[in-house]
Amino acid sequence: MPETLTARDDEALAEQVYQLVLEAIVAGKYEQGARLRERELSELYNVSRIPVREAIQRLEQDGFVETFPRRGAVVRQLTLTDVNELFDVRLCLETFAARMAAARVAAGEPGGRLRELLDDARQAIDDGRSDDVVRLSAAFHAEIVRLSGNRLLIESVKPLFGRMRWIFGLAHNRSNELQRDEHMELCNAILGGKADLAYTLAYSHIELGREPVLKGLAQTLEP
Amino acid sequence: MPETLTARDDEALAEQVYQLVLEAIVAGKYEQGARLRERELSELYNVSRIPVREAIQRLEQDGFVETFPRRGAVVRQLTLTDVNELFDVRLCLETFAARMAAARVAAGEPGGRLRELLDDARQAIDDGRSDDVVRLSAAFHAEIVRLSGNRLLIESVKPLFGRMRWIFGLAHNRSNELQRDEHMELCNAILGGKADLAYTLAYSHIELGREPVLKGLAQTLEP
DNA sequence: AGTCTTTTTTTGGTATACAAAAAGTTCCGG
DNA sequence: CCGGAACTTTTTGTATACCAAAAAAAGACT
Repeated sequence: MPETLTARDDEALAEQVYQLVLEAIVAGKYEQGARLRERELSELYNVSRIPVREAIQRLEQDGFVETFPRRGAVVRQLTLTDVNELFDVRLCLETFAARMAAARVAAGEPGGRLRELLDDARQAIDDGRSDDVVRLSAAFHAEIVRLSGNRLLIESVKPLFGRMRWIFGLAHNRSNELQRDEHMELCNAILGGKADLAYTLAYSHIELGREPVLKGLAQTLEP
Repeated sequence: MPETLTARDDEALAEQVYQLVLEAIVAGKYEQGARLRERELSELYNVSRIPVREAIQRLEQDGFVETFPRRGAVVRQLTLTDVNELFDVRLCLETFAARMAAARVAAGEPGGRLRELLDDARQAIDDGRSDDVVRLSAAFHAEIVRLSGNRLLIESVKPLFGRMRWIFGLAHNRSNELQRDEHMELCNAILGGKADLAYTLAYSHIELGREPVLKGLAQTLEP
């Protein structure tokens, strides 16, 4: 479908290929252990093999594909273990981010786009734009990490967010309303500079998301 | 010095180049913002530019170099902020790993090479093999993460360990004896299946390492 | 000296080629 | 009919040569 031949734009070709393949994977167009052949992709997107190789390398590091020496890359298949691992690591990093973000706000740092994202989400929910709701929810979480001010943390979390998008694409989530309420509380804690509260709220918010996603994925996987 | 021309061994060339350049960076042979030119490296190691590019890409993702579009890669310079960020993220992930490792041991999982690494460290300290001491200390921390059983966590921590090696190379650490004592206690907690104790011990052990490293790096950086 | 212009380097990318390892296929014998 | 052995085709990993365009460096000119 997106047999776009990419010309020289403003971004590196490898980046564009990465985005396109990622989009295809997240959209479920490569299901199960499909092979990603370099020549295939380079012909599909009208680029040479080099950008394709770099894109695949990045896809591997971000956990979307698995490569085997001399056998190339295959699309990973998400397991329940993957989801559990992801939620565990998120619990580590995002709760810390929330605490740090609150502490920094308490120390006078600006609160970023947190409130704004929440307002946008309100609109998106009311308008029924469910894609935007998902996107804004992810952006909210990302913004908290950004507000932590820890660049290494931001780096470390980036691949997790990629995986989250994938997972949430496959396994649907619980009520947008409920989630937004939790986001709202968390936002208030952070902007109020209440570090411990922010930590606790982030923890329960993330943990509450685990079961529904596991159930959703189990359904998508089993039958 | 390592003007080795790499032939086809068992590992991919890109991997070898990555290791060689990383080694050079960690050893301080590229200090400050030195540029890494593709052609330069490909001639130095007698490989084509392709493996060099992939190696540089990985070096960037692991935080050793920074690349700018159309200007290539330069070796990053470590700042005190980098060190603080690293310790913060380590506190997140490694304490969690310690807790999980202990919980898994309590649930009957094997204790891995933890004790063995500790014994080796004892020997290395007694023999005054300080390089080995550092290596074994890193291996101990890595083993704990491995014992957590969370593959995503293992993946997420990998780049941190790379940075740690770099930092510990520049800024020397506190007494090996003290550190080994702490490792011993932590090891006992994990192998004893005491999750909360393992968490606490891991926390204080990591935190105790922060100040000395900061001081050491400040000295290396200032004059 | 300080800016404008020209040259040189260097990156990002293309195309093509090739050895070697997988994967696939055919053929063969039990 | 089925399991392997031998052959063929793909595909990866790498090399080489080349190009456009952006940076960096070097001149040139007030």
